[in-house]
Amino acid sequence: MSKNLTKRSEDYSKWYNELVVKADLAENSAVRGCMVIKPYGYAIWEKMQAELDKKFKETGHQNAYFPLFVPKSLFEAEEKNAEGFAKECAVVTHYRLKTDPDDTSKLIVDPNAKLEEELIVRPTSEAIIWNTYKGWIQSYRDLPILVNQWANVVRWEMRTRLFLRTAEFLWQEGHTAHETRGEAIAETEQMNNVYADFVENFMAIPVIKGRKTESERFAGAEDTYCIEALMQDGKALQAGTSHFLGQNFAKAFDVKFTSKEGKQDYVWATSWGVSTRLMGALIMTHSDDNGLVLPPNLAPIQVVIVPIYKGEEQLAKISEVANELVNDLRSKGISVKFDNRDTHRPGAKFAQYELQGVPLRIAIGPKDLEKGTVELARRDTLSKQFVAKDEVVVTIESLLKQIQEDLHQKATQYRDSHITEVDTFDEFKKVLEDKGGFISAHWDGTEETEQKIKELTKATIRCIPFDAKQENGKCVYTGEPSKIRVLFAKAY
RNA sequence: CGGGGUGUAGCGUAGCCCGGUUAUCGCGCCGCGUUUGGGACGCGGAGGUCGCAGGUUCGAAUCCUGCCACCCCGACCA
Repeated sequence: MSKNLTKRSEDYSKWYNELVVKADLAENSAVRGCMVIKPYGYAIWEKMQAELDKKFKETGHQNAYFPLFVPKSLFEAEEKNAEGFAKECAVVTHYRLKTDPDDTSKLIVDPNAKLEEELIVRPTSEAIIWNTYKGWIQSYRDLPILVNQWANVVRWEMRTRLFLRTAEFLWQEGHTAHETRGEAIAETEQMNNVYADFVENFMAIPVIKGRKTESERFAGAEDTYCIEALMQDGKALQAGTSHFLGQNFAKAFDVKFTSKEGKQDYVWATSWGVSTRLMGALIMTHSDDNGLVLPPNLAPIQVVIVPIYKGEEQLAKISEVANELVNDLRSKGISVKFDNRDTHRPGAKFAQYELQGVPLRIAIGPKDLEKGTVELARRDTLSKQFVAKDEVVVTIESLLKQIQEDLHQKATQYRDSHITEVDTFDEFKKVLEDKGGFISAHWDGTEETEQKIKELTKATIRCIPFDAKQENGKCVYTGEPSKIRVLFAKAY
């Protein structure tokens, strides 16, 4: 792996693939565009799941599960949603194979086993879920429905990329039904905030909250809120979305309820989701050329202990100290691994745990036994210090918090220094080319201008930030009047 | 689907233009020994449908034809 690839976007994907594979998180599978998530990578995903799930429950949601297959007739019911996803659907047409009469070692699709109606492998579950909700909702007393599903979905993308855009990916999708428009909008906002809070505080990735323009909006939504992050190569990544669906799906699936006043009305809906793409964000935000850098909150192993020894006798003495430390740290809820493998030398272990992003590493050798110390190394700064044995646990507790904060701060600094205000189109192109990152510029609010800028520069409007500066200005492309700056960027 | 590129051991590769012994080298893997404070060293060893199918030839990794897969760029997308 060549040096400083993180700063060279043209090589970024190579670096990224190498890093991910080397870091033992995932590999491409034999299935086109799909990935095998390895145990270490999956452990990170499980930590993310657990924290998100906790937040969902705290906000009153429950988990449920719906079918993988969506009958085509249901899928096409909400027109815009169907149209938006039609080009990337895997479709089940048959339900049986049989032995090939020309070659008995082979199987062929049994032409007699053709399905009456094709089944779509869900690219998202609005259709199947709203068809189900129809049977659950009659009265305002049945509302709200606040349900989340942990699932896999399939989107047959033309081009795939590990973690960021795989053909199959894992995610959670919340689907809620409400009595009023206002309540649904409040839910949309709430969940966007839940995502922002999780990504910022748990993953240490700074995000910008905002809403999508019409052209970037979820197919079938009235409004899409999002959180946008910035990767180290200057490209933006949509990290999560929360959609206000209005009454679109209720109308498409005829989901009505009787209000307190005895009137019939369509229910109001939201949906929201984050996916394994967040793991891509994690890698591309914090990693360096030595491998992953994991925020302590997400690290499957927070502390690793590496013994340095000659002979079994010395190992035994070091193990005594190490095991005591393991117990002390575990009792504080810190996950720790004592790597006493005799098959690898210390240097190799150091390199391995750096690659895996383990936040803190303790080395204990004969010198430490003499002095009653250990060597403590930080993954994020690569700095080392000697710590007295009886201060180790306290030091580690505070360092883990410190690293979590520092990572967030470092990423925030990078992000903030890559938001550039621009007032002319020449400047726009120059900044995009030379510096990258977000460009804060005025836009006349039309889809044509947005489209034109995309054609000319490949940059899209990532979002209209909720905290965008309100000021009078002129569209960076057409010069038409504008009252607000929006954020442009090249995106993944 | 358009444009470009690549397929040789688990990974990375040389050889191909100009056909000719047993297909090169590094990493990794296995065994023995010495090692262990930043990716150890020595000796020995295992591992190959040269992407697939045809063709040309006395002889094909190498030349020809067809196909397949993957990567990068574009359109699409969380």
